[in-house]
Parts: sequence; structure tokens; C-alpha cells
Amino acid sequence: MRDVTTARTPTRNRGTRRVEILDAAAELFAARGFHGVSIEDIGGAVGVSGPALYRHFSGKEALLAEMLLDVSERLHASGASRVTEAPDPELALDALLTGQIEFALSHPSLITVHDRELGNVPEPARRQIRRLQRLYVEEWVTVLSELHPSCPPSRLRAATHAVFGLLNSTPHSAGELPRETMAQLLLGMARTALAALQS
Amino acid sequence: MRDVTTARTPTRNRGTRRVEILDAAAELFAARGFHGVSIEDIGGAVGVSGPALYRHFSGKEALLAEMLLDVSERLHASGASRVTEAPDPELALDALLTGQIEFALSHPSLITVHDRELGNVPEPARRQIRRLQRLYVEEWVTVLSELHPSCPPSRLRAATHAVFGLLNSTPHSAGELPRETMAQLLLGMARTALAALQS
DNA sequence: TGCCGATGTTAGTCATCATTAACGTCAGCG
DNA sequence: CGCTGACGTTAATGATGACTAACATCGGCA
Repeated sequence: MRDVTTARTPTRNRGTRRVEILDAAAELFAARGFHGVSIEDIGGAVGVSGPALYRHFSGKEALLAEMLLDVSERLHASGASRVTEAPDPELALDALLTGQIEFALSHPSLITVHDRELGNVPEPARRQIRRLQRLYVEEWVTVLSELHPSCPPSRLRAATHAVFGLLNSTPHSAGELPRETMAQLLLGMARTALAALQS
Repeated sequence: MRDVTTARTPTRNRGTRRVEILDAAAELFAARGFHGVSIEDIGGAVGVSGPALYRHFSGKEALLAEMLLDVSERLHASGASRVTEAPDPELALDALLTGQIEFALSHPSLITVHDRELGNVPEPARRQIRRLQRLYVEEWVTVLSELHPSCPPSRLRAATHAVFGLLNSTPHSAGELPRETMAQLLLGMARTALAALQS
């Protein structure tokens, strides 16, 4: 009568351990930095100990690489689809903003790791991640340049990074406000900050 | 005829090495993280090798502690003096903004290390740094609450962190714009973001 | 002149850590 | 039943790295 998954713990499925590990590692990396976390720490956080990780990842750096690659893919893909679905630049920008806010509030540690630990990703993957990050920034710059045609792209790029900084401040003010309130606050601040771009 | 300092290199003075080390360490910590930098690396960056650092600091953590303590003291002190000198809240906020922008543009790596590596500071100093950081945030909140009396402090605190994120984005868009242009851009964005707070 | 404190240097020492090796367990399936 | 592949475990192994020890150098100064 037991179901196909035959689990010790409920929901013990194929591939589950992998994502458990990725999640735990994200928390730990965000809190203590890549080099501040040992393989043992990560294993311990999911209830297995140490070298068990090598059954799922080829190494510590590979684990980080997969984590960052996934984040940058999700951001870029979500951005792209939101932009193409939006009827006009104004709404496209709003879609980008809410997408980023959504992600930052849902996965604060991934956001943190994403912009701190690129330097620890080995070369093949690093280029790929950088490319996706660049593409994501360019989605923003493209939308913004339709709204502010007279603004040079370098200025728009700097403004985009500034807005990322604003939105990604979320890990610093954790618990200060209820989630929806925080989302509205960030959206409002970012929107006005960008609206004033040319002034 | 040689002057009192009797230097090998011009400007070889008492206490110079200490700050050379602090500067070099800040760059390295910002780039690779506290645990990603070895004592050898830091020594190498100032032209001495490894254990020479122990002539100036009691250890790696003590070095970091001094660095972060100095930063948080400078930010807090500069903030306090600017606020008390300002004739009204409006100008006080501007003074805080330009002070923070000035610092962020002048010392990007210190800014980076300051909000990443607190966790690696040993306990006696850590509390002190946290206290100064809190005081600095409260300076902002106090000024903002005069401008937005109906706004709950928790909201103002979150907004403050968001603005810090915006201003401290500087290391991410390095070289994108000339310094003064960047300063104006950040000032404008931060000002409008905060102005829209209650909306 | 000759001692001293400041500043370095090089060779340990002792931990910590990533990674590998060698060895179970066990569920599913032929 | 008996094999196999997925998943773990506990001991190496080999680097790296923080910190200490023992030993210079040298400028200033009593």
C-alpha cells in the first residue's frame, strides 16, 4: 500500500537531496561566505555528513557554479518573458521591477550569493554566468532607453545597478516590515528613483 | 642634510606601514572575501612577506576588526556632525546623502567589506561595530521621521537600508560614469526615492 | 660606541579542509 | 535469488594557511 517513493521521511524522492543541498549551501554561503563554509557544514545542514556531497556534485566549486547559473538563468528568463509580454515600456519596467522584487524577497540568500561569489566560480561556468548577468542588465537598459531616449546607456546601466542595490537591500532589512508592505515600498522607491532619471 | 624621516622610499614614516596594510587588505577582502585572502597575500601586496603583519596587528581578525571599526566610526561621526550643522531636516538629509555618496565613491572596497564581513569580527569588537552601525542608521531615521512624521520607524529603517543599497551599488558600476556624474545621479535617485516615501 | 626597539625574515607547528579510497546497505529488477 | 546502481559512511591524503620561534638589520640615542 505504500506509494512508489518508498520514503524514510515523507517526500524522499529522486533528486530531492540535490536541491536540499543547494538550498542549505545557499543559506550558509550567504551567511559566512564561500570560503567560510566547509563541505562538512553543508552536509551537516542536510543531515548527511561530509563527503556524501560528492555523490551529487563533483566538488564545492561545481556546487556554487550550478547555484549561480540557475539564479542567473531564472532572472534572465523571467525578465525576458515579462518584457516581451508587456504592451508598453512603462509596463515592461513595472514587470521587471516586480519580478526582481519577488525574487529578492523569496530568495534573499540566493541574491546575496549571486552578487558576491562569482569570483569563486571556475572558468567555464563563470563566463556563462557573466553573460546571463549582462543580458539581464541589458534587458533593463533596453526598456529604460525607450522611456528615456535622451539618456546615454552608460547612465542607464549605472541607474540599473543602483536599483538592483536598492531592491537587493532586502537581506539587510529582514523582518523589518511584512513582506507585502516591503514589496510595495521597494516598488515605489525604485519607480520614482528611475522616473527622475533625466531631471 | 637628510630629513628626520631617513627614508628608503620617500615618505617612509612611523605608522605608515600600518595603513598601507589596512588599505591593501581592504582591496583584497573586497575582491575575494575575508577567508579568500591569506596573510601572505596581504603581506605580498605591500611588499613584505607574511608574518611581518604580526608586527602591526595581533592577527588577521584583529586587522579586520580595526578596519571595520574605523569605517563605522567615520560614517557615524561624519553623519552626526553633518546633521547637527544642518539648519533644517531637508538639508540634513542632503548632507547625509552627500556624505554617504562621497564615502562610497572614495572607498568602494571599504564599503563592500563593511557590509559583508562583520560576521568574521571577534566578539568584543563586533558589538562595538554593530552599535555604531545602528547609531548611524538611527541618524537617518531621525532625520527622515521629521520629514515624514506619519511614517512608522520600521518603514523608515527599511527605506534607509534600501537607500544604502542604492548608494553602495557604486562598486558594481565602477567606471561606468565619471565620478561627479555618478555622484549627481545617485544623489538624484536617492532623493526622489525618499521623497516618495509616503505616497 | 654600543644597546634597544621597531621591523623583517625564514623555518617550523598544528589545524582545517577539500578530495579520494575502501567499504556498507538496500531497493528494484532480471 | 543475486546483481547493480544510488547513496552513505569512515579513514586516509595532501594542501593550504594562521600563527609562533629564532634569528637578522639598523636607525637613533644615552
